[in-house]
Amino acid sequence: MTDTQPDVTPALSERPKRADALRNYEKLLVAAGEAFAEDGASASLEDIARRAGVGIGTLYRHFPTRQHLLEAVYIGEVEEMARSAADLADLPPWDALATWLRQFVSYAATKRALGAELLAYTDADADVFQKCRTAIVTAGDALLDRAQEAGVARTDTSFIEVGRLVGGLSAIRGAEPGEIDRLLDIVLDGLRYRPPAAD
Amino acid sequence: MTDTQPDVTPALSERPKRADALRNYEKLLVAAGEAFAEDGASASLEDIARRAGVGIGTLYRHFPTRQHLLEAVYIGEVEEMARSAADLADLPPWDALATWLRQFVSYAATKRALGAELLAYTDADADVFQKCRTAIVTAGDALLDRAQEAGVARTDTSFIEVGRLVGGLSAIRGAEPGEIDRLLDIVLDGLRYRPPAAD
DNA sequence: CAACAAGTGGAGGCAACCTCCGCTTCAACA
DNA sequence: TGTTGAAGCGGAGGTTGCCTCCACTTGTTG
Repeated sequence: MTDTQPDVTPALSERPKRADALRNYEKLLVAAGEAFAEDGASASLEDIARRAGVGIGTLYRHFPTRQHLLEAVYIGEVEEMARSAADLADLPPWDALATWLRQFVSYAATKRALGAELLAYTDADADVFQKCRTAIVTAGDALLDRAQEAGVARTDTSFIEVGRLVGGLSAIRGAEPGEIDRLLDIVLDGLRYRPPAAD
Repeated sequence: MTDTQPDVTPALSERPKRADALRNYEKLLVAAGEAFAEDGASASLEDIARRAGVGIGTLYRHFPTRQHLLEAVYIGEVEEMARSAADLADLPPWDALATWLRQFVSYAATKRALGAELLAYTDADADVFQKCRTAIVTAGDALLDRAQEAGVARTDTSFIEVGRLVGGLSAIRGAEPGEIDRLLDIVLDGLRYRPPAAD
């Protein structure tokens, strides 16, 4: 990344200031991550508080709504993905894009409950959520742009759209091993540039 | 209604036999259809019973779980789609497939809460649900097979997979008008047969 | 170490889920 | 047509999860 942009995370996550508050915040984040992974996005908040060893009131102090908690967990994932996109800068444009999308799908598939909602909501009202989405889109856009400029990807689409397509894949549950990969192949095939010819 | 096997639905919906029970069953189905369309798949069951003008116990008698109720509502939609597939038999293979997939997406998008889950669950434990899925897959398979045999669709995939891909599209919320169409274009492009060449 | 702001936790109100069971209604058969 | 058993009905109430509120505790700062 550029040096003007110090880090991938400008002000995504706003942590509490007091030491004990921070501690609880982290504990909640970990507990929520586990609970969401296990039980899906509708995991019981009281259970999460219990796992974290804090009172339910503390949970609500840090995360006024379920959305907020989901968002906070997303942020971790998003930072991971954005970092990963930067690492692929060495690969040829198409490979970088394809590789990253593959990572994206398999990664999101693990945390399916979370990944599914991420790119599916356009009308997300939460601001942090928007920023979070923007971060991923920016990272993906860079890869797509590079591929488009290199003439290996079709130019009549944007990463926002591609992201949705791929995000949908990650929502698929109980797929056979390799199935998602093949579906992604289809999408990638549709996305690859093809010279206009008689069809 | 007739005692002979009348239509596309062999034994999909098992209705209650007593007249009053049947009446309530239908009322619940209508109310649930409305409620799910308005509030999504997590609409309150007690509200549905209230809308239908029956007690909550009656709802549970007919539909032991939310899944069951969702399924029963699906069945109506599925029958519609299957019928529609048959009507496209006159069109050229590719057009029939493309048209039907387009219908599928736009139709499912209306009832997004329902459509999203339909093709996403592979590990659906409910048996009726399975059958329901089979009905759609059978209809879609016929269209895809025809296109494959005519040499206009790639042959290394099955409708199960395509259905998932397209089903994912219908889960997208808040898309701009025409956006879903373009995404479907990409999928269709990837699905269309292309002679193997230097790549 | 004092004082106060920041943070904590859980009791309690509310709503949805679901079960259970006494009452009602249908329809089958004499 | 009347009787009767089974099928169906409905809602009270137990359980659980959501969220608010506020009296108490604890970290921080001067």
